[in-house]
Amino acid sequence: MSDPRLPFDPIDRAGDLWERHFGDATAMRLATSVMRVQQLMIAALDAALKPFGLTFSRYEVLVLLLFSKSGSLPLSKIGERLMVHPTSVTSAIDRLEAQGFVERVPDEDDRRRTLARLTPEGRATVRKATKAVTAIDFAITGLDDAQQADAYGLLRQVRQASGDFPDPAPADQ
Amino acid sequence: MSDPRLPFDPIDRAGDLWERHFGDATAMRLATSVMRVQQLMIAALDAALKPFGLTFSRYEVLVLLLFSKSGSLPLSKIGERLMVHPTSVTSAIDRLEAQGFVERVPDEDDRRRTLARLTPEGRATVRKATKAVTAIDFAITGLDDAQQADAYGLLRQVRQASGDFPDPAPADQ
DNA sequence: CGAATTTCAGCGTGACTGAGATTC
DNA sequence: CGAATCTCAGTCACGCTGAAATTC
Repeated sequence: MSDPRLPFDPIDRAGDLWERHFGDATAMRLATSVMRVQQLMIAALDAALKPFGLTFSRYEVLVLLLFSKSGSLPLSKIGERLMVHPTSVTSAIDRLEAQGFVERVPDEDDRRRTLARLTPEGRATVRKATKAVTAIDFAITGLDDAQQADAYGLLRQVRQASGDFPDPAPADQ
Repeated sequence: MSDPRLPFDPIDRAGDLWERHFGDATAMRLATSVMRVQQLMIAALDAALKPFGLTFSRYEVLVLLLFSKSGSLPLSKIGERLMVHPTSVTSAIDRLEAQGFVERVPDEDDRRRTLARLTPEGRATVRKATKAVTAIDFAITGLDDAQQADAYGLLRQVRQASGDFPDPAPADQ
């Protein structure tokens, strides 16, 4: 397969062709870039987390638990915060439990619920994994802090306009 | 499931917690936002393309073929341009062929190759699908044209620093 | 010969639907 | 009672590895 890269930027090229055939390509270029950058970031993050037996999704679960006071959260809360499907939480916790990073504990306050609780090994692993993730700066390269903040703000506007979160301005849909 | 959304922005919240526990969260906020926006965009695009039996990945293949002079390209070239794995191209073309949107044609010039060629039905479908995709502005909302161009430029810097394409030289062919 | 192209089998991951059991 | 929570079974898509066949 040697080097799959092209001698030009395929997104720029696709944008030019799009303009020639269909007209303005501004949104198309941005949309394609978001897809591509996500792909690059996930690959870099998953590679950095592989030595710990984690994917980025499962790493996010461990971080969320680490941030909670008791080191435990109901699965439903994990799903809300991470914005993932309930059955995906179940399977992520299945894997983390099989790895010994979390354990399931019945919730005494609401017995419909199950808590996922960080084990000592899970706590140690998420700390080490975090060092690996911060070492590659979350797979963000090529932007200084101000530019990163700019990009964050712009993407936040997209999320807000998509109804991803309420409040800060009266944004409904 | 009622409304799974929270009364606050989960990314802002995660960023605050990250800062409290680990320090600077600038890259973390941006990385998480890219993931989330990609997820929102893919959902909106796939929904817009569903009436045509297409996913966004397969739609991209059809657009690429539409842009080519003969309406046909070797699978390897499709993989290069779309930056996807060879086996993923095979399976995408499998599906598009089963739908009658493309057909496989032997390449007479290099018999290792197989060309994917747009059928008349594929050509008509990609044009209709493009109307649907542009109607939702590629799932980009909340940004004006200048902001979209800014965001594109910032993400392009990330791609460049990741080695996604060579040199900032003007595209040639 | 090495290299490129495509295909296939198989694995891992994740998103989802639909259903059921339990509990509030 | 309806609603919430979790789990399970099953489907689908997708990205990858490794291997094979063919052709350059």
